[in-house]
This record gives sequence, C-alpha cells and structure tokens, in this order.
Amino acid sequence: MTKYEQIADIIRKRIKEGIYPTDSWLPNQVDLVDEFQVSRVTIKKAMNILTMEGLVYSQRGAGTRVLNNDLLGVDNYSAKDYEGLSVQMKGRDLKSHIIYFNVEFPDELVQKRLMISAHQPVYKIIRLRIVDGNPYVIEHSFMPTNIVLNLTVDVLKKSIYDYIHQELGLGFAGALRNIKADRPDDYDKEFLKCGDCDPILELDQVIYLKDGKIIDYSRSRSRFDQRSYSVLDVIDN
Amino acid sequence: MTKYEQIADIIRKRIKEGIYPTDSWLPNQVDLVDEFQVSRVTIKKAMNILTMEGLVYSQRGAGTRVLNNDLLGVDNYSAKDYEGLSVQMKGRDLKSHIIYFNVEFPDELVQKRLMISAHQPVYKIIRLRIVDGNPYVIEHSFMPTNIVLNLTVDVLKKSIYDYIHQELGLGFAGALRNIKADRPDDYDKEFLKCGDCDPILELDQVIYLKDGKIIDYSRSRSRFDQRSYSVLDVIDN
DNA sequence: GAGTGGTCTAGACCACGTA
DNA sequence: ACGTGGTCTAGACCACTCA
Repeated sequence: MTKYEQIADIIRKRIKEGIYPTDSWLPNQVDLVDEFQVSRVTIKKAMNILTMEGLVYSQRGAGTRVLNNDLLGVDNYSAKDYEGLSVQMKGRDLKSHIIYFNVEFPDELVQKRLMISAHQPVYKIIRLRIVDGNPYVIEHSFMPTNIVLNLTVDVLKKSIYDYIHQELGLGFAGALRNIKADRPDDYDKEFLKCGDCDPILELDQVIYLKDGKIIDYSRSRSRFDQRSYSVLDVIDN
Repeated sequence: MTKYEQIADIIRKRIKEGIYPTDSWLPNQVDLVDEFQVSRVTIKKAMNILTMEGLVYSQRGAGTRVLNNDLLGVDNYSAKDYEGLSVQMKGRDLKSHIIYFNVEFPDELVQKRLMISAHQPVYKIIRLRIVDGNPYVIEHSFMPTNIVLNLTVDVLKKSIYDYIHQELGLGFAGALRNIKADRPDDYDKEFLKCGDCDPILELDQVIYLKDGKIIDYSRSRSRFDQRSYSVLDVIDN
C-alpha cells in the first residue's frame, strides 16, 4: 500500500464520516503536507484518486471541494467492476445455475475477440445468475483453456474471478466493454422469464491480463427492468 | 499545453504511424528523458495518459508495450464524450429536428437531477438527430435557464455544446451516466420508426461544470440496432 | 544481477479564482 | 494582491521481470 493510497483512504473515510461535509472545502494541500508529513506531489496523487472517484473536485486558484456523494443509485452497477457479481451482490443471496459448460474450438467471432487461433480450444460457459431467488442475468463466456487451467463446475458455481486471482494468481489490466439493447433470444425467454417484447440489456466485455493476454470474452444479458449500468466520467485537469 | 501533453501527443502520433508498432516495446523512460530533455516524472505523466487511452501498458520490471489499437468498432461511440454528436459524426450529414422547445418549471425528478428548486425555470428540449437522412437518436434535455442564457432555436439546430463552450465560456468538469434498455414510447415510435417490440437503448446523463453546477440532464434514446456505447476501463498501477 | 517502471522528496515557478 | 492548485525538476530508493 503506497503512501498516496493510504492518504486517499483516510480522507475518503473523513468525507464519508462527515468530518469534511458535502460542499465544504478540504484543507489546502500545504496544510495536508504538514499533517501527513509527505511531499505535496504525494498529496496531489491522493487528491487525484478521490477526484477520479467523483468524491472531490479541485479548482486551481480556489481549492478542493467535497462533492455530493450519493449519486449512484441502488439498483445500478458501475460498468467498471471486476470482482464479478459475488462482490456486487454482497449480502444478497446469489446462486449460479450452469446452463452449459464444455470445451470447444472457437468460431470466428470468438477467435477475433480473444485474439487466438482456430485450434486453441476454449471453455464455453453459459451461467444463469440468480439473486434473491429471481433470475438476474445470463452470462455467455469464452475463456482460452491454456490460460484458465482446470476450470471445474465447482469453480463455476462460486466465482470465476476469485479462482483466477487467488488460485491462478493472474492480475487484470483492464477491460473493453460495449453496451447495447437487443431483442430476447431463446435463452432469455426461458431463463429470464422474458416476454417476446421485453427488451434485453447486453454488456459485452473483453478482459485483459497484465501480460497483455485476453482471458475472457463474455456477454451478460439482463431483462430491461432488472439492470442498468453507470459510468462516472471525470475530466482531468 | 503542458509538456506531458505534448510528449503524449508525439508518442501517440508515433504509435499511429507505426514507428512504435503494436506489441513492440517503447523506449524506456530514461531514454525518453534524454530525448525530450525533461524529468522522468514528466515522462511518466505522458505514459499515464496513453495508458488511460488504452494505447500502451506498462509493467514494472519489464517495460511499456504498445497495445493493439483498433479495438473500438465503427458504429460504437464511447460513453465518455462531451463534444456531442456534431463531433462524433464529423464528415457525416447531421441534421437536428426540434420536436419541442419551451421554458417550464421542473418536476420533482428534474429538480433532483439538476439539484435546483421548484421555482428555478428550465429549458425543456426534445430534439431528433438525423444522421445521413436516418433518424438516429431522440434527446430529451433539461437545462437551467440561469446557467444556459439566451438559448435559441438557432443554437439548437447546431450544437448546444459549442454554444456552451464558446459563447458562454463554460467548462465541463465531468458527467454521470446511466445506460439501460427500455420499451419504446410514443416519441420513439413516431420519430425513430420503431415497432412496438423494438427495444430502445437509453443513456441518461447529468453534466457538471467546473464550478460544481449542473448544466444538463438529458436522456438519449436510440433504436437497439442503431447505437451502442463502449467503455474502456484501465486498472491503474 | 541488470534493467525496468513505480514511488517519493524538497523546492521552484506558474495559472487561475477571489476579493 | 493573495492564496490556491497544477506543473516541473533532479535525484533517490524500491519492486518487479527476465535472462
């Protein structure tokens, strides 16, 4: 844990506790240098983290303001999450029903998305995720078998992400996501209890590892009234 | 224009020109310090910009790699754009049809989104944007009249964003966006040529100015087969 | 072990908002 | 005019990858 992360954590905590209330000004960076006994560059990096999280906003010549922080709704999940549903749904009852699980050769689309050749086998996984007893999302995933080793039904029933991180020791570098609307397909109608006219919200994603390899291409489909995605965008100064 | 922005621009250009090809390593930061005659911190900030754009990826102990950069499709637009359609559709024929334009008192939802009181009037604007002759998106916007002064039909036919930046001299700080799917409403059916069963993709956004005020709450609705949104997400090191 | 990028410092100057 | 945050430097040490 770096110094600037520690400082960001402390200040974030103070904001959440109301020690620095919404719309008030943070202490200026020189005062924070005195308090934390670090250089101003380090304070600045901590401020940057909080800025990117949408908690504060800095203006040259004025100061750094605490922003309103109850912006994100309850039912909406950030389009920028990696932990998977297990973490997003913490405290709620999450079950996974495995609709399909097999190994196969990738078709052209999957080859392109995973940037692999036709003879590199992939896992094909279709899971229905059920939250508090209600069908929530269908995930269609493809993962190369030479990166995600020894995937089992047991892992699929829990969290793939935990397995990748903790068992395989792989770290994520980022993801490219695309969000669109669609008509329901046969899986949606059967497992999400969709009518023929119920729109579907689909999030496609490709996940990159730190070494540049692609570990996952997946499509997450939900009924229009069950899920939405939020994106916080901060313009850098 | 800061030094690190200039350096990022130069290196970005070299990547696009193939001087630094995909999958090759960039010169190490010390060599770049020599070339550009700046401190290493400045080089690092330039690298950060390119990293956030998804052009390169740095690994401690190894180096900085050039990534595959033709990831984003043609029909998909980043969920992180401010310039509005006029810029996104550059080179294509963009027309705006004004469906509704008036001043009114905000209802509860609009009060909440714009963080204003019930007696602060707002502009209510409904525009159909037409690209290359095809209806593309309906934008329902609300803007406080005390921030966006003297809005006219003339401005609406061109670009509101240009007016805000250039005429009013206001700068954006960021935006909070939410993406969902929905059933078509009467406007969609009439102007987007939707059938009753055609899903709609809706992007809601609230745009913040640098002084913390909210200038715009808008809902952009498109037919499911016309538009999608992409989000690039890079995990910071 | 050699070489890489990540963090951190102390101090300087500059651009901007407020009054 | 003053105080604020943004940029930049020169140099140091550390964490990590790879041969």
